[in-house]
Amino acid sequence: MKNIEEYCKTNSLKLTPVRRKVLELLLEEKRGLGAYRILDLLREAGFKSQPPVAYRALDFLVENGFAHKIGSQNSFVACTKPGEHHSPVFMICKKCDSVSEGPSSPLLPELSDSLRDTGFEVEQTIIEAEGVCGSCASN
Amino acid sequence: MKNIEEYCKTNSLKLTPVRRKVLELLLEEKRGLGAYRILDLLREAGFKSQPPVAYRALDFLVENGFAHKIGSQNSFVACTKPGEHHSPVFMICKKCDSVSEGPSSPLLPELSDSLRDTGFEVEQTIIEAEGVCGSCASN
DNA sequence: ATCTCCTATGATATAATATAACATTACATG
DNA sequence: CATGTAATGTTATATTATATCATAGGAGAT
Repeated sequence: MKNIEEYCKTNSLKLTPVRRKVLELLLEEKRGLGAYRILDLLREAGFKSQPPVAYRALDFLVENGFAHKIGSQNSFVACTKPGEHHSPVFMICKKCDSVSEGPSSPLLPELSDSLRDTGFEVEQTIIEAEGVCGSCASN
Repeated sequence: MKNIEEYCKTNSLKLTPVRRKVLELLLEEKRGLGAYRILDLLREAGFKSQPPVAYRALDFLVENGFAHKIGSQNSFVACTKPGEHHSPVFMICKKCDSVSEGPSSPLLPELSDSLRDTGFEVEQTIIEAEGVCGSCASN
């Protein structure tokens, strides 16, 4: 969080109260959070927010690399590498729904190369791996 | 399409008229189609369908590997390798919205291995690569 | 053949996700 | 303090998806 404040200051991004709160909510939760769940939590925290508020905050966080959207479940997670535009790899546990961001694969450049051979110029990739997390596997 | 009929016969899957039509619609379109677009097209084709019809047909197609869902755009595309459960790689053009399924990467096993080192057992991966397709790049 | 069961479809309603559009506020900068 | 831009407030509505219950249709058993 400190890092993020720094980063915002450096890049003159405004980490307003709602944005900050949404990010905190995402950081506290290891599953992905849906926009309306976030909205509820904002309200519990005293914000009198309507849907666009949540979506705007999420847009800000995603655009600036503080969060990611998980397409397969329409949910959002905090980013473990804030401020760097990167190509994330998500591990989504189908037992407990936890979403964790894996080590951004060193194989991605090769993947981009092989797709380029088909004529497609890759700008960003998102990998969603579905499976069972360590904690669930051992229980 | 012939392949698919064969495959259904062999595996006693019922390629009913709606399911068949939805698959044909997906095959004809190189962009992803949303469920409600599909619904419109079904209606144009004379089906008197309600939303659940489209979703059921899509569920059938996805479950049996005849189609994929593109999480990042809530849309559906026909599968180029029907009947095989595999880990697709999609190339999504941000200019023309075309979605094509790339060569399922030979790097995937290595990715799974590296994730397994973190304790996560991968069952399936979906890669969505965003960029510019060959045809748009040359125009 | 007809009964039975299972699968698929029909139909209505509603839930969940997301954005359009316009009004208001806040705040940095000249 | 005037002014412009970015952020938030607010209402309405669009888009995507599913729950639920009713009806039909076809494969296999008797």
